[in-house]
Amino acid sequence: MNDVFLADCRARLAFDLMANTWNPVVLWALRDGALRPAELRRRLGGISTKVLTETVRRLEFNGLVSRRDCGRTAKVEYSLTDLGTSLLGPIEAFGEWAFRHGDEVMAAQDRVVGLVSGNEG
Amino acid sequence: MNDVFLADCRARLAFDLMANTWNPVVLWALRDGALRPAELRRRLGGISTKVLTETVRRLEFNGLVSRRDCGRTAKVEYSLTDLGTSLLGPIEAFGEWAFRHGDEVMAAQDRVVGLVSGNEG
DNA sequence: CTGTATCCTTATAGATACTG
DNA sequence: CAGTATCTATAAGGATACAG
Repeated sequence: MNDVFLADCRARLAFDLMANTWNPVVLWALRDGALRPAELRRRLGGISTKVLTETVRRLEFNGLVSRRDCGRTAKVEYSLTDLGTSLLGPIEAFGEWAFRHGDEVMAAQDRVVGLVSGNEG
Repeated sequence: MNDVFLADCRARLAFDLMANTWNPVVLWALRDGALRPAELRRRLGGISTKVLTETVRRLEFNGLVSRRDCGRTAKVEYSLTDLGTSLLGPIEAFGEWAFRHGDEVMAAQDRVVGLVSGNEG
C-alpha cells in the first residue's frame, strides 16, 4: 500500500464512488434495509426525483445497490447489495471524522473569511 | 450516529471534502511530509498546474493543507496540517476497500455492458 | 407514486500559452 | 519552477412540468 493511492491506481475506483453529492448519503440511508423511492427521498432531504433516479442508477451500475420491481404498478424498492454493504464501514469512518473534526474545518473557513474582512479595517 | 449522515448534517462536510477528483489523492500524496509543487505533480500523474493550484487552494481553505513560501523566488512547499493528517485514516479505509472489492465493482460494470451486448444476439 | 423530459446554472477538469 | 489567464468540454445538480 504505497503508490496504491496515486492517480491511475485502484483507489481511484473507490474515490470516484464518493466523488459526488449523493452517493455516500444514499448508501447510508439504505443501511437498515430496502426503501421505496418516496421514503428514500424523504430521508435524504432536498433531492429531486430526477437526481435520485440518476444516483441510484449510478449505484446500481457499480453493483452497490439493487433495484427490485415488485409488480406491474409503481412499486419499487432499493436496497444495498453485499458489495454496497461492504462500503458502509469506510463511509462511517468519514462520518465519525466529521463528528470529531467538523468544527475545525468550519473554523478554518471562517479564519480565511476573517482575514479578508479583517484586512479592510 | 443515526441521522448524522443525512443531507443537511455534519457528515456532508466530510463528504464534500471527498467529492472531487483530486482532494483525496493530494492528501494521500502528502502523507509522508511536505512536497514542492513539481514533485507533487509528478506523483499525481496527469494533473495540470492550474488544477493542482485550484486543488491545494481548496484544501488550504478547508484547513487540511498548509502552504509555506520559503524565500522570495519560486520555492514553495505544501504539507498536511494536523487536521489534514487526521483525514488519512478514513481515506485509507477507502483505499483498502478498493483493494479488496475493486474487482467486484468492475465485474458489476462489465455485467451491465454484457447484458446490453448480450441482448443483441 | 415512479420515472422521464426539458431547461438552466455552476463546478470540475483539461489543454495551452504566458508571466514573474 | 510556481502560478495565472483563457478557452473549452462535460457532468452534476436543481427546478419544473409531464407521463405511465
